[in-house]
Amino acid sequence: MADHPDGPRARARRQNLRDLHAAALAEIREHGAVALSLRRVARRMGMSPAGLYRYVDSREDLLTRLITAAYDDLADHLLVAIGAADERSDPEAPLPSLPDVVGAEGEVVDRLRAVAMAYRHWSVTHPQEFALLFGDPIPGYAAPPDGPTVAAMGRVGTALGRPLVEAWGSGRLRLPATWTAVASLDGVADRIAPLSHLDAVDVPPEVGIALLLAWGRLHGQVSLEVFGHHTWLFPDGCEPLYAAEVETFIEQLLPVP
Amino acid sequence: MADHPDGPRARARRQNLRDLHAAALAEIREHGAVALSLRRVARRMGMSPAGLYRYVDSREDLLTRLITAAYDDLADHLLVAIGAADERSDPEAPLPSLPDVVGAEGEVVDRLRAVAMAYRHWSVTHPQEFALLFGDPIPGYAAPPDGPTVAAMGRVGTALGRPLVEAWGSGRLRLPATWTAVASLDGVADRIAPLSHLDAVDVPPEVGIALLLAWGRLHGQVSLEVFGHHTWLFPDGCEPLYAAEVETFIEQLLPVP
DNA sequence: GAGTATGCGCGAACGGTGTTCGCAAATCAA
DNA sequence: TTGATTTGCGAACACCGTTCGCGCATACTC
Repeated sequence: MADHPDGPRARARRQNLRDLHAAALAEIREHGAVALSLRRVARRMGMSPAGLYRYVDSREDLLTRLITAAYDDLADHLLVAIGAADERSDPEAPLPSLPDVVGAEGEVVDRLRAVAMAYRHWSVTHPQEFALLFGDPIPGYAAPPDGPTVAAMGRVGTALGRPLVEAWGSGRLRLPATWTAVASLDGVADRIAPLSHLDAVDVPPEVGIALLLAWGRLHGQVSLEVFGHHTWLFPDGCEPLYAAEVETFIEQLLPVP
Repeated sequence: MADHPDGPRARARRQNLRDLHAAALAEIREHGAVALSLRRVARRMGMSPAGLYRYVDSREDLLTRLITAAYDDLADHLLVAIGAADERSDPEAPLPSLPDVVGAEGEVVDRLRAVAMAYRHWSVTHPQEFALLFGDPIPGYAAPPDGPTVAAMGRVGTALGRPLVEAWGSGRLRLPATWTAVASLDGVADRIAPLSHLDAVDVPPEVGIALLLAWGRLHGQVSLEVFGHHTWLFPDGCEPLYAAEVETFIEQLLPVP
């Protein structure tokens, strides 16, 4: 029989699981996700290695939980930058400190710029978590399509896409002909259906395509920077480079009215 | 004293090192780079684990060699796609089979499209090597700025940038104002100096900026695809999506004459 | 309250890993 | 042929993820 959900037993268990997550996150920030060691996590929280298995099925299971949490954290950052700090997965969590550049409340352009800058900001300030999300997939691990990680990643996509949906709603989104052409390819409209109710708004498939391409543009710059492929050129960070990309990106999608 | 460089001793050593590379590459293709095991490599080539250390300093050293080789292989693919099959790092190696789309010999636009498509083609056909190059960096490992890996990565950059340099040379490269603005920021021109003699041609810093941004655009789409973040949307590959991005990218940089 | 089932934490163990060390055989330079 | 050097290997060490079985504290049933 299961314990009473409010009994001291269940409460201790929840606390231990929180401690485990915190310890594992600290380990990842120190040694990287690929080097996560269950034994070190156990030592850090004063437990025996075997004891962890009362809370976690395996190392892979722990990583899956951390991936989900990281996705949620990233999505929260994006929502805060847009100005939709409510709607976060855990509204009780402390608000992240964002650089002054982001977090605007004016035009759609500002929100688009804000979410783009926030995507880089979270990534460069959480490089190990970024690697956990977007680096090598865990060797033989494939995210179950209906699993928690894809759902959490969906929240990131929704946050990223929100300014795009807003711009489309007000008729200010300019979509290149080549993109709409992709949306009308055989089967693409069907497969992209999950992106059709972005943000609880029905949206044509080419807006979903736009989201994917926009994501890729931001992601490419950030990925090269976080993984150190530009440090020899920009030892102090690639923010100017990234900002330039964001501006041309905005000019292309949102022509000045 | 060192052996005679042509004696049977040195010849056997070279052959063993080649075998080691081949075995390690096969292991990476089967199990992924993060799971590379020296003991498995040793078993595969019928050697004892300790014996490998006569040829390689450590697991990290072996990975560095494989990274360099993979960069070279990618650069070769790009050069072949552009049509500059000479100039490869090992002209004796067999030519890669490229899809019909790439490998054009007409306008600059064709070469730009070809190299862009080839970047994705190599990546999706060599996913584990792509992860080796662009996934999580080896924990605690930082590529020495004058090491072999950055030199090999420079070859990739040169190949990618060649159509851009060519377009700039013929005055057909249109650079957004925001990019040239980045190039004139404090210190950027200095830091980007290594990119100034791209392809043995002296080139203004904004062309180097253009190369970095172009690389990022291509890389983002490819990275999301190869690491499986789009499989739930495009289980058969994201080539149409990528092609659309490449076309808008070309339209932006090379306006029709 | 007594008896029992369940959850929890741990020590020990198994097979795997990267790496080091010392020894023996093979090969080279003289 | 002699002496120096290179090569390969077996054994060992410390670490890893994971499993098993044992006590023990808690929770539920009567």
